[in-house]
Amino acid sequence: MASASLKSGTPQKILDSAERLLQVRGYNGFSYADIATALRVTKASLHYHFPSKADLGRRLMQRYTQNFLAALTAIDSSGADAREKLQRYVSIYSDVLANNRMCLCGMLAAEYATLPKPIRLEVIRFFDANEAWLAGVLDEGRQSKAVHFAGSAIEAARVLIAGLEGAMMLARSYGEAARFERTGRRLLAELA
Amino acid sequence: MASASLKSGTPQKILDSAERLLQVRGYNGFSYADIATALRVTKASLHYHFPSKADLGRRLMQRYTQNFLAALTAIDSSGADAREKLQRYVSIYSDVLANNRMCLCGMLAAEYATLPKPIRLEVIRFFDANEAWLAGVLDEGRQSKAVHFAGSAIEAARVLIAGLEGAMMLARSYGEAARFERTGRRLLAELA
DNA sequence: GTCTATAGGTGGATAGAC
DNA sequence: GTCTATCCACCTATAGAC
Repeated sequence: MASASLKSGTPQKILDSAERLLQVRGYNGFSYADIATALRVTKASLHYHFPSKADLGRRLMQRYTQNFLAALTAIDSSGADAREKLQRYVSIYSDVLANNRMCLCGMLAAEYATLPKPIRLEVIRFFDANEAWLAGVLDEGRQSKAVHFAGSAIEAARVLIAGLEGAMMLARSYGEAARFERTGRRLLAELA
Repeated sequence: MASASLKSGTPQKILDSAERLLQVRGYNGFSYADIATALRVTKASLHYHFPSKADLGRRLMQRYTQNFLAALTAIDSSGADAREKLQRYVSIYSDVLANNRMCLCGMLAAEYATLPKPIRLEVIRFFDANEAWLAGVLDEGRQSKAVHFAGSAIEAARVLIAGLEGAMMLARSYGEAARFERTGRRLLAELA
């Protein structure tokens, strides 16, 4: 999944910079000044494109979810079987972590209590979409006997998402991406 | 596990208030002013007991880890078998979430990139201790055939911790503690 | 669309009276 | 040990020139 947009107008560059800062430092850990410094423009210029920080955050989330869902659609179109789809899903997380970033939504979930309501809604929308997509893949895999799990697919999907988000946070704190890889493999192995 | 201290001098009250704020809003989401308002004292008074925010955070983490390890020791002394110990371990997380709080260290892990180094070290110390304790219980359970898992105990412990931390973050965002309970049960079931 | 300048508020932190 | 008063840096955000 490419986080950065193909087009690279000023709003896109601002979103790219804000996205990186947010994934590394969190919503309450970066400021317009940080973006301004990175892009060598003034804060006032940023406010022209994104009037408020809440607006910036909301549009950031919208783009992130859009890109994420596009990556999931690409997996669907690949003709991979259910197990391969799950592996590619985990790889999306790996790629984010490889850039020393947290999942944008995992970060925002931690800071949830301090977020403006529009951003909160986008975070929930992201996780709902992830659960639904994963549940579909899991059901498909169960039917083809490629995947095995007890109970409902949506519950199994939630365990996987929770495990991946948690493993990402921990691996990043330890500075050991390999921790995430090992946990990701185990989570997939439990579905074999 | 009781987060609040039995003694309740001023430093303890400050730590109690800061702990709650940090678990709900994160390290970058609360200020000395928030604590001062809650305790109806001035900010200057807080600085007398905890000169800097970094110092406050570090001592908060030290107390949290101490209380957490005491809770683990209590489980060890209870004569419970390995499976019961694991269930009680999950219950510690449930109790924290029941107060609408995140695990203090899960929160700090998300904000890791912005933390003063002394606090970072305490966060790692917490997770190391948790992994070690869990790995011990898992090995004990495997020997008594009460618990089953592939690979090393430390790896299985990491999957469990990641799953619990992630499930906590998500359940709190959705405002549905039941999400955590269901994921917790599934994570334990995978060790049956 | 980007700039300078600035408003109005809050952040962590300190000096010194009581 | 707690207070008043204050410092200075930084925050989000806006007005108005170019």
